[in-house]
Amino acid sequence: MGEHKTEILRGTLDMLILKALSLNPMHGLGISRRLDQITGGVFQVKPGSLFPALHRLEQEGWIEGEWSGSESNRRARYYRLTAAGRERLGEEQESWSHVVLAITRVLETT
Amino acid sequence: MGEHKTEILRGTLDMLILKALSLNPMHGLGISRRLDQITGGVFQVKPGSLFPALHRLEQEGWIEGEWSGSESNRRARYYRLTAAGRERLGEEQESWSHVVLAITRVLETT
DNA sequence: GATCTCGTATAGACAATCGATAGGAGGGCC
DNA sequence: GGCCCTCCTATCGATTGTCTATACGAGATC
Repeated sequence: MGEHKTEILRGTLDMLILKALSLNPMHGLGISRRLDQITGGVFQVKPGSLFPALHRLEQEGWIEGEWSGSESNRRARYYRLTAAGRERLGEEQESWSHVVLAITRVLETT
Repeated sequence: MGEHKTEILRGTLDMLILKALSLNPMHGLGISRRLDQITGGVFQVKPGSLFPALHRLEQEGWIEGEWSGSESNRRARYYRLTAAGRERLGEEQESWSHVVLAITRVLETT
């Protein structure tokens, strides 16, 4: 039954959130919509994944949240990247490209 | 404690094993050594990850195991890809490239 | 016959995602 | 005012997959 859509999202969600926030401060659902849009629907981050991740990142000091009003005048928590978060993003991107390169090598061996 | 997480990207181990077996039938530790070698040490699959994965894949019918003697004359279980496994590998590769493309798009947005 | 290596196996801890569910609060409509 | 829809955040429980650590049998070497 279960068609696994994007389980490989595991472990990359943090990086994607940090990247999104590196462009503009956003609130949670804004990030979610942004990722969905950019990836053409490949990543549909559900609230049950998104908010725990945001709390995790804030806990680690990589993002900072602030309550404010959304564009549609709702109460929303806007997050922005901290300096540590920007550094972290760089590390994760580097690690990611290493991993992708390694996997690519495996997949290309004949 | 700053630990560099060498954790394999979740969900990719199955694909890597299938790919390795698509080249040659191998026993468990052989697969592990092969991946380590090809990726230059990026993936060091530990027994605690490898064997559960192999059992999982055999259960699903994607690989088939047979007891035999290893090159060093030990008792070893050689696995080979089934037809279903080959098909599965194709699906996983396609899914993987989709995901990588999507993530790349996110990381490249400015 | 002690010890090393090879190869397989499993138990327990742990982290991250998902599905489901919840609720407050603004906006539009009648 | 009363209703419903959407927006936005939140959390619980289950599931999955990885890790660390430990274990054991058996061939190799001496």
